[in-house]
Amino acid sequence: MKDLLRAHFEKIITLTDSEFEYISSHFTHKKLIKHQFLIQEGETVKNEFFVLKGCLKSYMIDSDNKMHVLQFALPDWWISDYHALYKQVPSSLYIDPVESAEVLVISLEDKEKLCNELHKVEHFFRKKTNLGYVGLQQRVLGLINTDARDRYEQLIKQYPALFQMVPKQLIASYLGVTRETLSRLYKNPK
Amino acid sequence: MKDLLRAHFEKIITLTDSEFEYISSHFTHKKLIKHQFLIQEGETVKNEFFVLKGCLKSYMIDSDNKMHVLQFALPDWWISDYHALYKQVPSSLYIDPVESAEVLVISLEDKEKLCNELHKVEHFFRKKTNLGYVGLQQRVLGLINTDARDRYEQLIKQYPALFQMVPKQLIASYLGVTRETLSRLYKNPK
DNA sequence: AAAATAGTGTGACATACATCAAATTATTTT
DNA sequence: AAAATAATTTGATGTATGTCACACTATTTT
Repeated sequence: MKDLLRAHFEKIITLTDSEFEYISSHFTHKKLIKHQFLIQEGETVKNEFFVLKGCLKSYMIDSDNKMHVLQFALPDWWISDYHALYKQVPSSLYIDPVESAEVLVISLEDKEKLCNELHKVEHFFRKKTNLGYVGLQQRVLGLINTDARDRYEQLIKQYPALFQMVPKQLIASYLGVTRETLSRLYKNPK
Repeated sequence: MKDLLRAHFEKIITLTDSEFEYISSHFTHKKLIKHQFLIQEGETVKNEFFVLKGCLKSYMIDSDNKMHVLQFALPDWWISDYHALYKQVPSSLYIDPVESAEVLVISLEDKEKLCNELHKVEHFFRKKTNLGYVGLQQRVLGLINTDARDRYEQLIKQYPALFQMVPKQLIASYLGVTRETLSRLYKNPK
């Protein structure tokens, strides 16, 4: 069950059995059903989540009660409200599964402890955040310089799996358009 | 001249004189005039830059020859094409000063070496990227859920200094609108 | 100081996307 | 299987922002 986590670490660093056992002892396993929130707006955030199964989403609700998806997280990826977690301010996001899901939970405190105790764990997380940073930067560029149709086409190319698992209104929200607009985009290809 | 760099590190970690001297020996100082590029599209990217003076911008040029500003970097901040740097692909960005500027240059190779040799340097950069990640996440939320006027108002609140140093057409580009639209936004306040 | 260049502002018009309302289809729950 | 709920599609209309053209103002350069 924690094999996926080990493989995940070992894409970047190598670990002995005992090192991995020590690391993984700081994670707890959690099964989630639809509408079971890991994080809700206003809460203090203490944990970070590594996805084993299913798909999670993080999103905010704006003043007009509209939902805006910030992130999807598929297996082998991490999710949390990092703004709230790192700056210790109340969360502005909700995080819950798209359908059902399974995650491994680690507290920020334990993560920092591990980073402190094991240089290579700190190395791992630095590399990981670097990749996350690059991904977000690409997303910003996409939002700034391409129209909704291009963003849509890029997304299906990059994550075809999403289109099976995730309702189109959530994908529309992630792309920054309404579900009506998304519907029209792929009904009337270029 | 490297005082700013030391202060920058010591916001997160503590360093002895000899440690700092060792670290800073990997940086070289560079003065830049307007239109002097640190990075151009298509190039291989080897370095990262720490801003001492002035203001730099990173931007892409799209297929219609329009410029899109990804980032401004004021003193005490870092800039590079991280996508190109970390993934070792040709750059899709240009980076040059808004007016004139001074930077400290470090190669990715040296940075990785330092991270490897000194755990606390790796810790520093992990924390730093985490903050960068959070900043980008906030920017994505802004692009997805607020209109140009709100993004504009948030930006002047957060970085009033930019509005002295940076032509408004660059600010418009950073916000994802045309200069004409930005002009109309602040001519006709809400 | 004149000339050249870079930056900004304004009007007329075009367009991508949002909004609202309603019909249709798919999926869950009982 | 029926009923309830969730997701998608479609049409009519509104609005924010883009585009183009040109005038105006600053700032460099000669």
